Amino acid sequence: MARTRGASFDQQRAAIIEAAARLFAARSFAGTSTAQIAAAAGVSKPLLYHYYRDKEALLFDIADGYMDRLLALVAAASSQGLAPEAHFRALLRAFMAEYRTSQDKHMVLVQDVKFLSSERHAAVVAKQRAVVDAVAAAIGRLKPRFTRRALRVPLAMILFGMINWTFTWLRPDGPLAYEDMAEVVTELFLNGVLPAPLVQAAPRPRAKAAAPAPAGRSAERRLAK
Amino acid sequence: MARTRGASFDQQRAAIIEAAARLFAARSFAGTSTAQIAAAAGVSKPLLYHYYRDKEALLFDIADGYMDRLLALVAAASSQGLAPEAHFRALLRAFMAEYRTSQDKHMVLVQDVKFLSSERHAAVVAKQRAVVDAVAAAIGRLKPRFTRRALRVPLAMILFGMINWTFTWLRPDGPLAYEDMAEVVTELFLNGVLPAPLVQAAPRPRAKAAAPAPAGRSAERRLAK
DNA sequence: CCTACCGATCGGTAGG
DNA sequence: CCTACCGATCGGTAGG
Repeated sequence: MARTRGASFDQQRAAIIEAAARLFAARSFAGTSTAQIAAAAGVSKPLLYHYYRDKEALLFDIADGYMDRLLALVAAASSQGLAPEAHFRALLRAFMAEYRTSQDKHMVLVQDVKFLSSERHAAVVAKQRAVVDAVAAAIGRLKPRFTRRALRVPLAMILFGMINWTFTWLRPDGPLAYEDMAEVVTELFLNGVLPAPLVQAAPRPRAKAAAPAPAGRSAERRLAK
Repeated sequence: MARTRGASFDQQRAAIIEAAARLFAARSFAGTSTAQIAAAAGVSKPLLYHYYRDKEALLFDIADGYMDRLLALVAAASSQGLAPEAHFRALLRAFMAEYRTSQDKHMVLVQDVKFLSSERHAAVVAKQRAVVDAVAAAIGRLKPRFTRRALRVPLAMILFGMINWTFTWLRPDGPLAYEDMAEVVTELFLNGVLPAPLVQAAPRPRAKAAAPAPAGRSAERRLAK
């Protein structure tokens, strides 16, 4: 049969990207040499430069491609016509499922986008902002009062903090499953945000009574200012 | 008056560490040259090597010193004899107050500890674990059932996610104050964790009724397994 | 405490 | 005369 030049091309390209993501995640973009990437991918350095014009092109391909995956995931969740809370739950499940198999790319995105040229950096940041805005909008639908960006975006960033920080401690083969993390975070966030305005002392049955927060210190009011 | 050699020594050393933390945060440890650090600190490269034996010693001084600050902050909160919830609130206030002025060190700790030698890396990680354990213990006291590490530590990491992720988006001169972040996170976490076992459908008044989570999918049960 | 350097290794590309 | 690659080495710069 005919020589599958295309297949080999794609396979080598995939091997290079995978090796680069792994090495960038472990030693950072600046701490990884192109010779190390080529060796890890099983190709010569000139061949690596045949596929990518320079080291930065590798980084951009990793970061931009990963953002495309996250954007597709956000779009898929939105296209299902779910009710607000079901939509929110679906989003978190989708994110954690993606994170489980994308730890390297996740780390590269967090720590190495700063090495991109300003144009490429701006392109990746724009996609990040689109993902954040989509999640912020989903949060806004959970609770009608969360309509202002000043309130929704910080809550979205707090939510992303909970799940994105997993790259520092959660392991795919560890005792806590990624899908369980999605559920814990979902419940914590919904319980934390839905029942009462933030900070205002909600009536909660507790053994030790805490001093009710003064109304003037309402964080929600501060966020909305 | 006598030449204040000691003062100059400490000042130069502080200038070097500050410059190093700023550059490491911006371009990472591997992407920063010692010449850049020396220039930013206003000293010659040989003088920099008079204070620090190599580049890694700078990194260790930043990371280890910052962990000492966080440990001191945790110890100070514990020494006040506060009730569980007040103790928890005090901890978050103290962390966010520290983070507000330690953005560079915070980023260096997150992204560059991996460049430390294994001994120094282990020393920093041990201090990080001590901080996490202290916060996990404080969470355990909030709710007596959170007594097992399998439950407390993931919740502590979720909490650290919320506040540590701020280094990617929260700015000291931005519209949202760090002290307000502390309050929002405190309320979100307490509301999210205290009232009901995680995941089990709690009776909440909502417009749109969501499907109650099946009992078998209780995240708390999974965490505790 | 500076100028002047070193062994090595960097990212990227030459000839064939 | 293409493409897809290799072994070898380029000019500059890193940490020290």
